[in-house]
Amino acid sequence: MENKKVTFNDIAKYTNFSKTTISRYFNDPDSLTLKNQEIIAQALKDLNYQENKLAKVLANGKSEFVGILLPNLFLNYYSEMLNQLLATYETFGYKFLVFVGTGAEETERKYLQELLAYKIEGLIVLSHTISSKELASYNVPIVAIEREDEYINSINTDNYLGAEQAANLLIKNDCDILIHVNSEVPENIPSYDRIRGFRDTCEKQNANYEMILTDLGNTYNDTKERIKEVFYSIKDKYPGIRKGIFMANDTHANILINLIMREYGGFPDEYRIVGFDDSPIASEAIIPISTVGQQIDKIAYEAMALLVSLMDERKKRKPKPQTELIHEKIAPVLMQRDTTR
Amino acid sequence: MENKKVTFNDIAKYTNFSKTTISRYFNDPDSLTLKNQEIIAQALKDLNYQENKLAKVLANGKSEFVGILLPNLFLNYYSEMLNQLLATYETFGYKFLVFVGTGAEETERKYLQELLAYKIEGLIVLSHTISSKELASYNVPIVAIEREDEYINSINTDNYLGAEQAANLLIKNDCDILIHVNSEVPENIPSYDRIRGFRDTCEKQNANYEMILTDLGNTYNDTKERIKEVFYSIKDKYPGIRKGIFMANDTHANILINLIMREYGGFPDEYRIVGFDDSPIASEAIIPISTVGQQIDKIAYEAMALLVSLMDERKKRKPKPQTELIHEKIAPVLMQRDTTR
DNA sequence: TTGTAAGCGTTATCAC
DNA sequence: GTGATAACGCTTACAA
Repeated sequence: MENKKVTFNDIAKYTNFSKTTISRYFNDPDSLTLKNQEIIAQALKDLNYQENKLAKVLANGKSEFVGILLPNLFLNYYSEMLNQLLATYETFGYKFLVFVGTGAEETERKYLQELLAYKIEGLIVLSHTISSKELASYNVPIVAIEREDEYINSINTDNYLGAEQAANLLIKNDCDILIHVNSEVPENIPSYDRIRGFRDTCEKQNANYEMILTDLGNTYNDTKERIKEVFYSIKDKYPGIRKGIFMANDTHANILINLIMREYGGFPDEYRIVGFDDSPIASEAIIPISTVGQQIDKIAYEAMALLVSLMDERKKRKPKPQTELIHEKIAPVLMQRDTTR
Repeated sequence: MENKKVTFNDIAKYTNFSKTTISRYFNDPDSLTLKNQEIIAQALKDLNYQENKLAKVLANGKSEFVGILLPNLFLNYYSEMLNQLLATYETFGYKFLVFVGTGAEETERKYLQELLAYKIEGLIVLSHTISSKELASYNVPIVAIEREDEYINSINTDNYLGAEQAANLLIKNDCDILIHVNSEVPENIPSYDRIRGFRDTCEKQNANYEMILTDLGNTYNDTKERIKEVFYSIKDKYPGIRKGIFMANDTHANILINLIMREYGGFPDEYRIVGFDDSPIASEAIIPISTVGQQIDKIAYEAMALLVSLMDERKKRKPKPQTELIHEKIAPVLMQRDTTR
């Protein structure tokens, strides 16, 4: 019954105004007399009007859509980032069209086409499948987060600083040997700075250190096995001295701690551990884990703020093309918990 | 330079066809000769055409949008559900417009209006702020997941069966006393069946049991404190006998296990624990947790399948109004790990 | 197999 | 302050 949609036309007839006036009621109400505003407001209720933003978009070209391309959602980092991104709706008003990649390049390109077909005004990419060079070619404002970003803007955690903080904390804990366990991260992605930062700091502080950069597997159980091997090799190699271990993330740190707890029936003074991310597992682990906390809320906000400024520029009559890429870094926050003193 | 958008009109002129023919090329290519298809395909490339689905939607009324309303994303259950929902794009082709609620009714109603303004064809609700009665009044196909669903369709885990499985597993483990720890869940939401199922099973099997239904706090630390109290009261009340404890979810189970490990320096034979959800914490905990696994992938798929059938019905010339609500239940899968034998 | 022309529900431009 | 009228880019009868 109430299924026929009410349009500006219906309202215009009902109120004896023109479509134009109805449109103005929404976009510039003050240009109408107060009385007429009320008349229209009443008509809207009487007819149970439901606005149609798609028609609006077609007419004025502003979709208020932002696309989000994610690699997955089972890593807490991505789901929390999505959460914070979506939360910016309250401040910026942009609606989000979100796709989760499969890792297959063709598939993600298809997603990108869908996004473009829906006239997104901007794009946030966390997925790393499509090169920044190709992304840049689509000629839509883009901000990348924690991925290769040579040809596009980006907001990232200051990974270098984070690694520095971790190394310094371990040094302050009087560790005799500092160890960083990570996979073989490519040099062109932001998190490679965790490796650089750790190494540089150890060198600068003249600390004994070892880098264990090796394949850590792709599934949880796989990773567990790899880390188990790493653990026993460390245990054998450095018996009796204090080992400060900087793990690549909290999940890895948690696995290591479980191994230690089971081996020693407790957490011996001989170990100090720092993770990365401050994901829930860090606080929910049996021994709450010291970690380099990423400020995901801040990253998400800054990414959207930057994107919004780029999108706004495009709406100007004479938009200045972006001349220089922006790569912003957000400082991490060191969380000292029970795996360090 | 390449900024002026190419439309069907441009292609029509370029190829000396009419707009209609171009449209047909996309929607019913076989109605064109092969040769002409090729001509148009070439023109598309030459002009670098970029389709505009918004215009399409305005013309044919099918937005291919589905709205998703979530309460939050920090609970793994919701982010994983979102993940699986988004993954159905590959099978159903619907795009998702997602909003994360704040718990504030007015705010969520505003989100709903946005969704309707973008002409979503259907809605998936996990958020529980707005009553199903109100939701039903918006006259758009809706499927609810794990929330109050009196007036709308829903797909839920078979919570009753899950609780039954948990209770039976504990009984098979020769527990002397069965305990269910949960908060005071309202009776009209699906997860109340975890309480009913547990109690009924204990009664039927003539097992000793106790229900501990109490406020378990809203923050992690709060919950930790509450569960600590519960743990010590259980420990005091049932010394020396085997306690089978069914926790409301894996996070709660993990907290309890950490408390036990710290109290006893290990996991004594005197305890058996079962969680609910099969969230990552269950497998990542120091003792992998036995749990009632929710089949989130299946739930998401079934929810979309149901929604799609409803949306399809609406597109028919003479749509039958839905006469009877559908409430489907998905069987959970018992995961036996190290907190039971 | 292809074309004409009238929509879809807004906004934008120009008058009055 | 308010109104005509032409876009916006596509689909869909109805013709041919």
